[in-house]
Amino acid sequence: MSLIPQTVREQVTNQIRNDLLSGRFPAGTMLREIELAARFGVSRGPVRDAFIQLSHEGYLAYQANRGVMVRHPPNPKDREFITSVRLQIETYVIQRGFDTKSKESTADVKQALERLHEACQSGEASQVAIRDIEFHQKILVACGGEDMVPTWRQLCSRMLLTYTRLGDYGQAYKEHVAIFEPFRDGNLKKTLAAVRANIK
Amino acid sequence: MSLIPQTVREQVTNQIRNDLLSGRFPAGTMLREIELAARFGVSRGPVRDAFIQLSHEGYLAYQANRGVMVRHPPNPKDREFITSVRLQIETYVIQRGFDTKSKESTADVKQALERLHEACQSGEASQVAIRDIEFHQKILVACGGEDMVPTWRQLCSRMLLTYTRLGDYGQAYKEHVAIFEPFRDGNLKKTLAAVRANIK
DNA sequence: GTAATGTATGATGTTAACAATGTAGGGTTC
DNA sequence: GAACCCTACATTGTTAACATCATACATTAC
Repeated sequence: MSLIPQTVREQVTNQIRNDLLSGRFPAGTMLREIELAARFGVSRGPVRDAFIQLSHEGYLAYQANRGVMVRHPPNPKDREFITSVRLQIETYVIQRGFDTKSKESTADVKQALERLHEACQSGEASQVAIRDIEFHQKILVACGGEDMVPTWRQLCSRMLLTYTRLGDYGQAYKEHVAIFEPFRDGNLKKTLAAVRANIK
Repeated sequence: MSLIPQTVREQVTNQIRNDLLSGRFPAGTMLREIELAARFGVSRGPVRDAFIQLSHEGYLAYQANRGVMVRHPPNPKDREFITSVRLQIETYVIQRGFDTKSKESTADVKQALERLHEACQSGEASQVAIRDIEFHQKILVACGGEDMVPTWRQLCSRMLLTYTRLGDYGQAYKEHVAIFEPFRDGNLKKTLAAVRANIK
């Protein structure tokens, strides 16, 4: 029903990613191509592609001829470091492209914010996590930082394996509104401050 | 003939990566699955897998139903930023795991250094680039930083698209010797200083 | 009894045929 | 003549069959 039809590969990738974020596959689980192909009603090809992709996104670890394993979340010290790098990337990209962003891209960010709102109201942790990242990604793209997205996403992905702002979705949403408003109004300083407050 | 046989996918991926670093495929080139499959004498499957992988490594950009394009190297300002992030990751990982590294892993690093030496003597820029990265990766792994390697590699990959220490291979090799010696001898401070001097 | 080896099994790796998609060119309509 | 549509072709997306690899278990030699 989507107006922008996705390839089977993309759908499978998104579904598995969602399952990973939902905790359906605990860390250490071995994922079987056949099993997932059967579940989605597709052949092993797209599932295989998804495994390669998700391995590079940081969710899965590939072992030749042995399959993929769900990676363990980083330890607290690594978490802290990864977070600091992520924040640096966002700060850099926003600073660099803040003045060149277009109206359409601002609309994209607004849409992402609305989706995050819906997710927060639904209370599904995996959806909140996905929409949270989507919002930040839209901002990066709006600031011309597409090139940095894959690297940035990899860092986020690893963190998301332990996404647990449980019950605090109202606060999460507010923090993103606090990013969007100065972003829309062209206030770089406040935008960055709000991003810093959100990523911690 | 290799003792550690690689899968076709790995071989294809390595070959294409090497070609990219050699400048065989200039930025903006569209890569065709059929063409490369024919060249390597394999089917499109592994080539396809390689495309997905190399897209995530930062070399190629995927467009659904349209194929992959060789990405353009980053502009000078982005280069500088990417380099600083790369340096931070290496510094963090080395600091964190310097004392826990094993003798075997030190031997691995030494072997990587020797390979870099050979590459420098051969004068092939793409080989030097590959061995250069391999050396640094071995150090990261030796310090228990496997988890950070994919992210770190992505950053390096983008830089490598403009690897041009042309003619200065002797200096490049020396810089790595300067990293290895204090690394082997357990001098953290000097190791980090040498890394900083090398990554710039 | 233990260790090495052979074998069965279930997984991933690879292939080639088929389906779906996007692009470019020419033709038609206004 | 310009815009639109339609068709043909080239390319990617998907599938299912086949090949290869790794593991576990039984068997055998010692």
